[in-house]
Order: sequence, then C-alpha cells, then structure tokens
Amino acid sequence: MPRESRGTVTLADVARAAGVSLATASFVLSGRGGSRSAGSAETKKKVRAAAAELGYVPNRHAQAMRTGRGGGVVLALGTLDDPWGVQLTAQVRDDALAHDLSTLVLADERWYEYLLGASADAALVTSVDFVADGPDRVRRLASSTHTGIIAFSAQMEPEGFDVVSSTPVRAIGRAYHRLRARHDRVQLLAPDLGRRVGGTLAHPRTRAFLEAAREHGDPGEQRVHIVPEGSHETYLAGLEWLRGPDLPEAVICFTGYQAVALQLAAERAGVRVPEELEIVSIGDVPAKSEFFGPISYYGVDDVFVRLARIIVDRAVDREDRPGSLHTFDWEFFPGTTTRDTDGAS
Amino acid sequence: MPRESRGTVTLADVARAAGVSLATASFVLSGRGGSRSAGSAETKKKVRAAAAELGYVPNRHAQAMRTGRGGGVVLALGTLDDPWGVQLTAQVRDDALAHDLSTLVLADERWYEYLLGASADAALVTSVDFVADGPDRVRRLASSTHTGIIAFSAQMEPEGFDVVSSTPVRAIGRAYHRLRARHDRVQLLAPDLGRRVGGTLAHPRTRAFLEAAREHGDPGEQRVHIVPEGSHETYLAGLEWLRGPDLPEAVICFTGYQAVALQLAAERAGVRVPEELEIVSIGDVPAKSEFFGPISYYGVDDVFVRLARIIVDRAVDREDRPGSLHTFDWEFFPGTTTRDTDGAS
DNA sequence: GTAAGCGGTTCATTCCACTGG
DNA sequence: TCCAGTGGAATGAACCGCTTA
Repeated sequence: MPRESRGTVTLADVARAAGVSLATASFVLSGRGGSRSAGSAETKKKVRAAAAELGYVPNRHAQAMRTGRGGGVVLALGTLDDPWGVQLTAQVRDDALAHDLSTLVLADERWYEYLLGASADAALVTSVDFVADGPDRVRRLASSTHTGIIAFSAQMEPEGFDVVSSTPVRAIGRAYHRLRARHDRVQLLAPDLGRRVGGTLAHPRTRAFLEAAREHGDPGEQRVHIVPEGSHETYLAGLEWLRGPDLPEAVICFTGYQAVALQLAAERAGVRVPEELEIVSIGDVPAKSEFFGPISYYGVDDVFVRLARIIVDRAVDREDRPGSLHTFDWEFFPGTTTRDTDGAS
Repeated sequence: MPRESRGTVTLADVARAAGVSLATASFVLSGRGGSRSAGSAETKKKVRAAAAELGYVPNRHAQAMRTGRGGGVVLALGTLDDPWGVQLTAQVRDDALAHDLSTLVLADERWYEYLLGASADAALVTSVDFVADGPDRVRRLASSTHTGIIAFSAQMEPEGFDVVSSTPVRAIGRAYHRLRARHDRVQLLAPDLGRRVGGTLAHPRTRAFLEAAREHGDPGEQRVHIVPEGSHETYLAGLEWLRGPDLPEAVICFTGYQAVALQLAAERAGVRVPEELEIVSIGDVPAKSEFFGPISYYGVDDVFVRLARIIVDRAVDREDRPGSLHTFDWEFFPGTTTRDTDGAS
C-alpha cells in the first residue's frame, strides 16, 4: 500500500527507500537500457519495487524541462466538433498508450504559443495552411523545441519535422469527371464559411470544383450550392433544394456530414438514391453517423491508422531525424449512393 | 522582428535585452501586481517591449515546477466521442481564453497518473463514480498537487476540491411518472454496455428506471429494451422495434443520440410522433445533431456555462479554498416529441 | 539585485572486483 | 605474489528556466 506521507512522492523518496543514489534511481526508472551503466539486476529490482510501493509518478514538468520532452502527444485539431478529429484521436490514444504516452487534444487555436512552451513528445498541427504565418511558425517550433512536429500541409517541405500532404483537390477533379460521364449537371454542395479562409468560393475544395467544371466547359459558379453550416441546417436546405425547381441529379458534397444530411433529405423527400440522385462525399463518413446505407466517398485508405503511426513514431523516436514527407492519396470508395460498383478512379 | 538566435528565448534573454535583472523581468511579466515592488512604469514598459520583440513565451514547465501550477485547464473526458464533452469543451475554452489559459482534453482514461505529474491549473474529472478507487484517487490528487480539482460525482463530499453532483436519477423517476400518466406501458431504450460498469442493468440510469417502474407496480425488467451501441445500430434496432409486434408507445431514452436515432426510425417507419409515440431523452440533445424538430428532454439548465464557470474559477483562484458542493438540478424541457407544452416537472 | 531551490537527467568521476603478465 | 589495466556499477554535481525570500 502506498505510504501517504504528506505530499508528492519524488524520485529522491524512491532512491532513499531503495537505498541507492538519486542518479541510480533515475537511471533505472527512465534511463534507456542501452546506456552505459544500466545497473545490476538486483538494483533494478529494488528500485522498481520501491517506486511501486510508494506509488511514484515522475513529475512531467521536471522531466520535460531537463529533456525537452515528456509532455505526451498533443493534437492541435482546431475544432473538436469534427468526427475526423475524433476518430484520429481514438487511434492515436490507442497507439500512444502502448508506449505509456498520454494523448492530449488542444482545444483552442493557439498551438504556436502552447507548443513553444510545452515540450510535448510529438504534436500534430492541422491548420498550418489556413492560418497566416502558419509555415513560419511550424519552422520556428521545430527549430526551437525538441517536440516532434507533424504538419498537415499541402504546401510545406519537411525540414526537421514531418509533413503530411493530403489534398482532396485531385479527388474532386476525378469525382467531377466520374459523375459528369453520366450527367449533364454536376453540382457542389458546400457550407457557408462566412469570411473564414476567404469565404466558401476561395476554399481549395471549391476552387478544385470550379477548375474541374471549367475543364468540361461547364459554368462552375452556377453549380455551387451554398447552404448554412450544420447538420440540421443542411438537412433543411437540402429538403428545400430537392423539392424546388432546381432539382439536382449529381452532387459532390464538400464534407461528410453534408452528405449524411443530404441523403436524409432525399429519403425524406422521396427522391430515390442513386437512381434519381447520386451523392459523393469528399472525405470519409464515420460509420457511426450513417443512418442509412454507406455513402460513396473519396478518401484516404486507412488514414487514421497511418497518421497515428506517424505521430506516435515521432513521439517515441528520440533521434534527430531529418523529417519526411508523407503523401496520402485519395481513392474512391463506392457505397450505395452512386451507381458505381468498382473503385476505379 | 523576433531575433532567431538559435533556440528558445528565455527570461534571461529578455532581462538582458531590457537591461534589468532576471528577478525584475520575472516580476513584471508574471508577478502579481499586488506584490511589493511592482517596478516603475518605465521599467515595465522596457521589459514588456523586450519580451514582445524577442517573441518570448514563458516555459510552462519551469513555471509549473516552481509554482505547482501553470498547466492550463485539463478536462479528463475519457472520450471525445460524446457531444456533451464537446459542448463543454467549447465553453471552457472560451472562458479560459479570457484568462490566457489553454484548455486541453485528456483523451485516455489515465487521469490519475496524468494529473499526479502535471500541475494543471484546474482539472475536471468526470468518471470518478465509474472507476474503482475513483474517490480515493481524487482525494489523493487534491492533497498532493496544487491542481484545482473538480470531481463530477454523486457520491463524494468536497474536501479541498469541488464536487459537482448532477444525477439524472430523480429526473428519470419524474419522466416515468409523466409518461405513465398517459400510457400503460413506459419503456426504456438503453445501449448495450457489455461488461462495462457492470452491464446495462447495473447502470444507475437503468436502476432508476426499474425503481420507478416498481413504484408503479410495473414489471420494469420487461420494459427495458436493450440495443447495440451507436447511432446506426440504434436506428436499425429502432426500426425493427417499431415494425414488430411489441410496438412501444412511450419511450425514455438512456441518452441523447438514442433519442435522435429513434426519432429518425419513427419518421422512417411512418409512426407519428408524438401522437403514436412519445419520446423523452435523458440528457440534452445537441442542436447540431437534431435533424427534425427538437426532442423533449430532461437536462440541466445552462449546464455548460455553469460548469465552465466553476472550472475556470478554480483555475484562476490561487487561494486554498475549502471546496464546495454544486448540485445541479434536472428539469424538463419540452420539445416536439411529447404532448406536453409546459415545463412543469 | 543575489541566490536558493523546484524534480528530474546525465556527464564525468570514483569505486570496486577481477583479469593476466 | 604484486600491480597495472579494465570495464561495469554507482555516485556527485551541474543544469534546465523560472519564482520568490
């Protein structure tokens, strides 16, 4: 049973209880076995026993201050309100736990300030491309902290940090092409982003759509259907759309939840999918939120597993790796909302 | 422009640049203004300017180690996969930002180990009652760290930490009563919890339902309808239920997402709500996930605002307050899934 | 302004038992 | 038998950046 002395149990307490020096205790409990003097088997046992007995938990801050690491894995997701982040977090948590690292999600947007003073083991930054100064800040972080940075960006090159490049731009082109082969009018359902990132029309996804339309000689701007954000709003707007005069027949959805809402609206309006309306989502739709059959989508195979592995690898690896570029390719995953049956591009 | 010397900017750098001593710089940048020598206005300006110029960010770990605080606000939610936590986090983030505190969500279940070595400013622990040793660990945390603990528990008394007591038990009784007045059979829709927390039937919510049924002389066990977890699964099971021989007429839903799924299933099955089926949710349903009209529910008025205030208060207040008990009362919020029009219990 | 830590990590050093010439 | 040489085990002490007497 842990002695409840009167406060925190420190390494010094453990060392005293085990009858060894502070340095030795530290070596046993945290030093890499590969080091010179790993300690005798006997000593190790004693120290470990004492630590367990006292319920010793290392002070992360002391540890982090000395080594520049130890803060665990930090995920700067920007918003929690996104199933993508939720799924990623679950996977990272599982992987990290195997290495005794805790996983933290930063809930605000100040990743730069936070990470500068935090010494995490590894950190994922997703909003690099969407924030002024993003790339600069990532570089600065990588050069002045020991934190392993993983930048989600389509524009950066790795320099001492990893870069994950995963852009749906080409996928959108292919989606357009795919649907255009069967329909005269292919439309984009997009959320109203207000003034964020320059507005909906300036967003890379919309731009990719417009570009694809242009290649086919179609009037892209007229094919973009902007609705308010949120599931409920999208559902309502979708209902109106499907019952109105401008009935769509082939729709690319900007994001997963919109596809879910549109599918539901179609169900409700009595529009048969995919016979009368084909729907393709950009980005995968979490199984948990799909009420009806699976939605056809473009996405990255095994994103979460792959991304989590990259992150946790960075956290575990103490070496100064140069940093690598991971390019994620988007593929088509047919569901029940399109007439395709195979995954050919 | 920030000098990019070659590493981290420390307080010493700032002091040197400003031409003052380390102590002075520390006083100006972090010391409470109330202290003895706050420094002359002139000095303050110089130091602040130097800090800004260099892009100084205090090292949280050093700060935390010295003071026992500084880790920001930590929310030990266990999982992000719950809209309740997401909504709370958003509110806490807003409140905390006003005090320059960052908000972190701990994604794994090891809150005890994490907090023991972390010196957060404040931490919310939600799973106290559902984990062996929970209360003990909370006490130990409060006594051996400076972190302000807020324990979400219906069983504990505050002892140097705050306790938020918010149990739906009585609300479930009232819901039963409310529906029973109009129906012979009131049922509970619950997720299959497997062996967690002792199984669905052992969960406090289920127990409260059974108790309520017993009071009315109803066979409670027969009225519990257990379905697999997840929106989609619940939707499918709900469909089957509504089309089967055991058609329900009044259902209390264990949790919000189940109510959403059931409402959807009813819509799909052509069962009119609330005319043929009344639905009450235990716990509020996030507006964003409601496709149809608002669902009637029992919940706590302004939970998120109130809870966030409690948490951030604890984080900001450096005094050793004794800790207080906050009791949250559950009320009825009528929506369109019941025939009630007023909120009377 | 000076200086003493907070709790760990880690380099340089001492200590020791044992080898072989 | 004695002693320089050797390498593993354990320790001393500096130090990370900041707060505060």
